[in-house]
Amino acid sequence: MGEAATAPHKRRSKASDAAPDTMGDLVSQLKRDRIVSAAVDLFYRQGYAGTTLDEVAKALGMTKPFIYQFFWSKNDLLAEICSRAIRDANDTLNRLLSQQGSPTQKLLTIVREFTVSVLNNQAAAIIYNREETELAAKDRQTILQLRRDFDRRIMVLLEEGVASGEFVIEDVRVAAFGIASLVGWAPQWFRSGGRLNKDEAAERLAMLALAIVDAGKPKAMLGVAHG
Amino acid sequence: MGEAATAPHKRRSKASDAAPDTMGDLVSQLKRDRIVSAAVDLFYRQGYAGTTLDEVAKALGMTKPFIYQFFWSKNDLLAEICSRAIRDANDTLNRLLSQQGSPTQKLLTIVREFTVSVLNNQAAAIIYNREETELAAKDRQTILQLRRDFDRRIMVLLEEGVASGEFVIEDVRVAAFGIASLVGWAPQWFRSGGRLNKDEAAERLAMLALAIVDAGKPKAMLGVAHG
DNA sequence: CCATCAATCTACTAATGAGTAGATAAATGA
DNA sequence: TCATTTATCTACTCATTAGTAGATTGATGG
Repeated sequence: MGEAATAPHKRRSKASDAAPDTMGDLVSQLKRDRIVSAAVDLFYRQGYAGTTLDEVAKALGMTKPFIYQFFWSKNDLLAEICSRAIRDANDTLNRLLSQQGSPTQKLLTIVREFTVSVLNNQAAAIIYNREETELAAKDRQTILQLRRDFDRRIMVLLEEGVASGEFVIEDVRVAAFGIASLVGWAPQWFRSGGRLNKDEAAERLAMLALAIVDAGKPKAMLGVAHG
Repeated sequence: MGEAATAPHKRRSKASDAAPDTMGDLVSQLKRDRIVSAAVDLFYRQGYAGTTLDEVAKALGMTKPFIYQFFWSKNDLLAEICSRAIRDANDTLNRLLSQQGSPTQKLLTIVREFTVSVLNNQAAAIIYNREETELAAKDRQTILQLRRDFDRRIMVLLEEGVASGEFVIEDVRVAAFGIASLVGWAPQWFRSGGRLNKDEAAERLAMLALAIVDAGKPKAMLGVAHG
């Protein structure tokens, strides 16, 4: 095996995520993006197995071999879709981790921004959840790891808040899963064009997360209803 | 096309869910159940598209035509799996709706029992979520309806609690989705044989649901940590 | 034992769709 | 205008697998 024998047809341009610096690379990148975008749309609506590469190509006004100029296989295309979404989530997480603030502030920020990130990649997120089993073990591991990281970081944050007295939590582990549920399930109910936009939805979920750690609504402690 | 032309091979026994009254029907039912059970296991691990009927048959020590004696098609088998899980959830919901009690009590019961129901059908629930697109439109509609019912009933319940002053909720709709998230996401993290059993997990989630409607932990209002 | 009927198996078909080889068109440059 | 290279298409192959026809086994009753 070693390195690849027959490249996506024949192409010596940069790999998927390398920054393009020549004109040709830019064009290639654009084409790749459009393929991915069409595939996301179709895989989302019809499922991975239920979509043929001929359909994807047709949606682009092209034919199948066009796709093979950019991807090794149908599976490679799926992996690209999933890993883009994951990369995005990963970036978001890294960015948020470097921030300062109280556990409450951090929790709010994480839930808000992660929800928006998930909703921005709604279709890809749903595709990933569905087609996880289709992915090669390596890709699966990477992604599973990210999810574990997320849960774990939330747990650490919750411990912190409990230690500082900001949070009151009976079962930190389940509370963390609960918060992850809010974010992870959001694509199931959120519809763009609905009552709430993404930021608003994220804000509401952040409030629910606060409730879960028993840190919100200090006024309620006095028995005074608000709203 | 009117009624079916070629029945599952040739068989005049009862349909899937009819109560069996003859010996033969009982045996048929048992065989059906074992096919479904093997299929759930394999579809869960490998996905629907990634599993051949030959594999399912092999898992039973049988061969493919055996399956066709009980199911019209691979798709029919998938529909049976999903609709069993849904029927179960439906029964649970109906049972719970007939109960009496305060909004708080009702909410607790619904979250507890629904979580257990979902966890009992964990594999099937995950299969359904994944393979929704593979199902015929009719089956999809039925199931979507059940999910909407669930959300809606939770919403009604929350309104009730707000009216009675038991709950303090800023956005009832999102609160309902949040509670549905807790239940719907449970299969993603719950592992049998882990720290918690199903009942315990359900209980913890019920507590989180209470927190979301701001009805739990009255002791915390005095600033006294418990546990 | 034999006849009958159902249950199950062996061995096919037919269709689908991923992936590719080689032809063709289009761009680039002299 | 032609030569060369790159991008895309046409038209295949090949593997897989849902679904089936017909043979075979095994049970049941005479």
